[in-house]
Amino acid sequence: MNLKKYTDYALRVLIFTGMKSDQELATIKEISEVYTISQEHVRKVVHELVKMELIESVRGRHGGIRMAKPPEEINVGRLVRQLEADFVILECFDKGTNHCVISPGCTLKHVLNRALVAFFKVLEAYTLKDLIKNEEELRELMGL
Amino acid sequence: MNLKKYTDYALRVLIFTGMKSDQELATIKEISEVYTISQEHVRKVVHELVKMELIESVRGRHGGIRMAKPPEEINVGRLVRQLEADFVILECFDKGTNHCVISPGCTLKHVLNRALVAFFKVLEAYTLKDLIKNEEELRELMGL
DNA sequence: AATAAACATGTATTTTGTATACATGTTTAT
DNA sequence: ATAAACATGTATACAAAATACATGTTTATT
Ligand code: SF4
Ligand code: SF4
Repeated sequence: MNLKKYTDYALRVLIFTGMKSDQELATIKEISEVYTISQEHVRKVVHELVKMELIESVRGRHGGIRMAKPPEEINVGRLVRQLEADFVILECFDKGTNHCVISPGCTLKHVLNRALVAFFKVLEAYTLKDLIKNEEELRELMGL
Repeated sequence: MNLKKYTDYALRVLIFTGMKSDQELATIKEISEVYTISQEHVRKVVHELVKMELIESVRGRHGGIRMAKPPEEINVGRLVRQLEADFVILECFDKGTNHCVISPGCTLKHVLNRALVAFFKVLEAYTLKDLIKNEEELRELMGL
């Protein structure tokens, strides 16, 4: 049980971009350098985030990316849920492929579901804004 | 983000074995047939559970497995935690391999940790006993 | 003593998903 | 025209999980 690096990278991109002042653009190059992630990966993640309409991209020279909405409107829980799309967790969570005979009477599956709800309930209590409250500290760690 | 089939299989084995009356033995064959899981897989899981001292095995003809402790003493949360051992979740959760520069000031990692705690808190409220409360229903579903 | 039914254990293969890399295209300021 | 940026599709590598195979040991039964 663990999250995809991808999910983390997406959050990192948002943390970086969210810290930029209003119309200032962040670039993939910058981001890849700060976190020492290859540009390829950042590119992919950025692409995804643009499609999700969380960030906007400006092409061409002096282009870059910026937030498509204010950080306080980006919910961490919802974001993680989308990025980790396939919450099958167990066979029976997907009716299509489920073959478990006891499924109709299984308490375990309800228990796991409740646990999952609790997991996201915590995440949903935070927005991107909460993750960049200590801007100066982060900026320093990033060497900016 | 999803659990290993292995983890589920282990729970299934325990659900089945926990339903047997006191000194009655369950066999790998039986279990593999009820759930339509290959004997190989069940064998492996059983082996693991014996090592974890949750079930005992009796070798030789007329052998089988039985609970090593009463169902109400087997905590679902602790069990899942053990079975899913590697809770790295993200790079920074493992100090050894962590390279994320913002780690010392990152709020996200705390948020995720809190979410994980909430997840297990729910699971820890249940024991194997809770999973087999509806014995008759389960027995029927299993075709016993 | 032989046999069969059960668990024990190590190893090998297949499959899947993730992570990573490569190549090429498009846009736009200079 | 060029260079700096994003866009996008594809391919490769790697690791973990799922699955399968093979062989060994124990013990009740006959
Ligand atoms: S045992 Fe319960 S949780 Fe597991 S697959 Fe079957 S129905 Fe789902
Ligand atoms: S961004 Fe935060 S959560 Fe992600 S790896 Fe870095 S420290 Fe951990």
